[in-house]
Amino acid sequence: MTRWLSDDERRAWRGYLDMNAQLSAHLHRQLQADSGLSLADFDVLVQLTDRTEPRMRVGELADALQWEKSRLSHHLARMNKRGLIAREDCPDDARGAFIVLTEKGRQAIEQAAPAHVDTVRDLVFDHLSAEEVAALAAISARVLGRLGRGGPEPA
Amino acid sequence: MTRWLSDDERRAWRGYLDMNAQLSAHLHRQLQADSGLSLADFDVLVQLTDRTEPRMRVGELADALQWEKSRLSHHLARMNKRGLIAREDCPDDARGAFIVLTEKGRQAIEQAAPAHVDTVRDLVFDHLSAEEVAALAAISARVLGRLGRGGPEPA
DNA sequence: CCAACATAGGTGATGTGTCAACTATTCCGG
DNA sequence: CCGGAATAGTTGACACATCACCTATGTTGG
Repeated sequence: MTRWLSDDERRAWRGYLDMNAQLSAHLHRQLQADSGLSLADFDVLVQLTDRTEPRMRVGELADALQWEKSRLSHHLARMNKRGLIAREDCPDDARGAFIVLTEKGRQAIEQAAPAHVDTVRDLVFDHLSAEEVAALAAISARVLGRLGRGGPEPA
Repeated sequence: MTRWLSDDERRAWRGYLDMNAQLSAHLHRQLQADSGLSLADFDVLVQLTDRTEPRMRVGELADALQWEKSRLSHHLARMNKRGLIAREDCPDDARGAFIVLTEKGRQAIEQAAPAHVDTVRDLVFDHLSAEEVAALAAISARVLGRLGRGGPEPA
């Protein structure tokens, strides 16, 4: 027996889906227009920047991003072709590879980040109360917790 | 001068992005495994079902979904090939086309919907308080309001 | 009537995400 | 030290989204 959603839940769900679609589209266009980077590029570059170590193993990057390795592999190939990152052989493990930020990649992320953050503020946080920000964090944590535990919830 | 996000905001933003990524991936896999439909298929079929009129103009569908017409056109071509929808000529306007739900499409959506709703409940709403649901709706409305102002305004 | 324009919708190229299968290496028990 | 299992990462096929452009038709002012 399936329970349908209540009116409030349906409203919240539709709102969430719509916000998602429009927000990510908007952020992607802004970033692309402003810096030529995609949101995916941005996330990869942030990971590579947020470390003292300049090199990062592909698997480590995949874990940090929570991306499937296949997705990352494809994406790194594209970023490599555009000169945003480069590959280095891994001496300890001949199967592995290091990914390094190129100068061009560093410039791209440094140029892109401020406007991106401004856009996020402008579209989201400038319009939310502290309570709403807390609620968003709480909701995310709750749902992510549920997603983390595999399988359906035992009654 | 760019202000960076506060700790709380950063936490909320990361949570939101992670929740999004994982939630949509999970919902997509569930729907796909359970019924062979994608989330996009599902949304299209819902629009076609939620009407008394069995036929719908392509543009009308695009408006309802808030999809770009090109996206819809491509997607309808795929759904048509799989027999989920069909096209009909529009007598009033030879440029236009009607989209109709096929029997196969109707069966697919009717079979898919209950499990999908159950999954949404199980992953999201079973874990949120009434206040959190209200907050989610409020946040979405606020952000969508901001996104709405500034877009292509129908003069 | 007709030329300019607007509208409905489709097309092809490109970038992105997923799945399944693959290659090359490393690890590990006997 | 060797053969099978695990691991690192890649590849190819396909679904999807966007962009820029295209076709065909409708609309409208002169």
